[in-house]
Amino acid sequence: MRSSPAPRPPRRPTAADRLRQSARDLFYRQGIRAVGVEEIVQNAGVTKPSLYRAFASKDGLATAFLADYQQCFWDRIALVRAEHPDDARAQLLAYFDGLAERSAAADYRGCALTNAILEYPDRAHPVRQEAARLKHQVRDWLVDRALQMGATNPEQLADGLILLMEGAYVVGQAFPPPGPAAQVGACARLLIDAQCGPG
Amino acid sequence: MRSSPAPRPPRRPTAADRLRQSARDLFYRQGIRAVGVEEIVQNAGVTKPSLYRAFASKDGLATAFLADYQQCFWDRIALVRAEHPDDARAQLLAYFDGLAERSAAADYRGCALTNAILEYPDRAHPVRQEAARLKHQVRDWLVDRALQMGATNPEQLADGLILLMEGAYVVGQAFPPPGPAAQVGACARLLIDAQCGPG
DNA sequence: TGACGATGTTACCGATCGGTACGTAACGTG
DNA sequence: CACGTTACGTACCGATCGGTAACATCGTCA
Repeated sequence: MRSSPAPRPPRRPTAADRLRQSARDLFYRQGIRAVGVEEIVQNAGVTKPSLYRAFASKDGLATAFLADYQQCFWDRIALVRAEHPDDARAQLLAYFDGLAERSAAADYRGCALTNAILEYPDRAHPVRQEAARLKHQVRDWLVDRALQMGATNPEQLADGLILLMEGAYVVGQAFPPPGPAAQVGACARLLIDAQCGPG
Repeated sequence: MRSSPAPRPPRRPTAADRLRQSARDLFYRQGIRAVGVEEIVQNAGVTKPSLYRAFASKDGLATAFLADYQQCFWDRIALVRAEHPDDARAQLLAYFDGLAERSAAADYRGCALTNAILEYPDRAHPVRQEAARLKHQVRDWLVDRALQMGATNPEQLADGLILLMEGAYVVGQAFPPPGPAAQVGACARLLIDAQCGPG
């Protein structure tokens, strides 16, 4: 007899999945350039050829890492959206307040996309292009939120919020907590209220 | 007869100076990790032993580069200070408006200090420590300007301005101009006026 | 002239980088 | 059992990394 009716017995995750998880840990904490493929495969418990069977190159793994990472951002957005349905202002402020809290963590490393863009100044680099692509999606979402709030100039408001977001990502790493990043929520309120009136 | 009364005929700059200039060019444009010492010495027209006679290591040259770079920031500050003596608000806004303009350059690479901090996540790294030290001096200056303007909460205003500055540094690289960085002046006005009243 | 400090030249070090050729164990299917 | 497929490991590649040893050359000043 079979101990479980499930057709899939608990199997070891595939080498590709283990590598993605390992890349998540190492790339985020130390940066992409700073981590060698040897360290990645050891941390994943696999070997180098397995990496190059699942991904075209280290850059390929890095772009996959960026996509995985950004999914966490959208998961966070889905959360604040569920907490404040039909209230764009509350959604935004919940995100910014949460960002202020997270940026106070001792090992905070900001946004992996932002970090990757600074690590790869060459605009033609595939890792950089993927990061820029994902960042533009964030701006589109912010413009949409600004529209929902009836902003005087939605794009201008979105741009201001982007400055605060990116500033918090960077400053959270540069200054010991509580640093300037703690003010990101208060500043966001100011920008929003200036264009939409207080909620 | 002598063609010039100057006691110093035009001499070739020292190897150290040429190396600092070469580091300025290459480190700023491509990042510190991305540039090898071989490229630096070739670009400087000197040889590797000359580098290691003038600097203890690549990290030593990198910290010298950060100090050189930051001097340009203070030169800029001296300029806006001379243009608007005894007017802290005008000084700040002149800097932020200039930042918005500079960040629109096609090859804009933001602030070398910020970039270095993201390149070296290890807080104990000497390059990172130097960058953080210089960044704190900027915050001290902003707090002083906020005090001059009679801000309700000078540290809070300084932190808000830092978020905008750092955001512009990063976003200027991430988005093609005119990107969100173009709004940094308008946002700074908003933050300042919220604490000090319109000028 | 002779000593000196700064620089250039050449050759080299060990370590690490990203990437690959090649062999093998486990598996399902005829 | 024989077979093809899939997944994986051992061992290695050439290139580049930051850094150094040993010696030659130059201009300057006493």
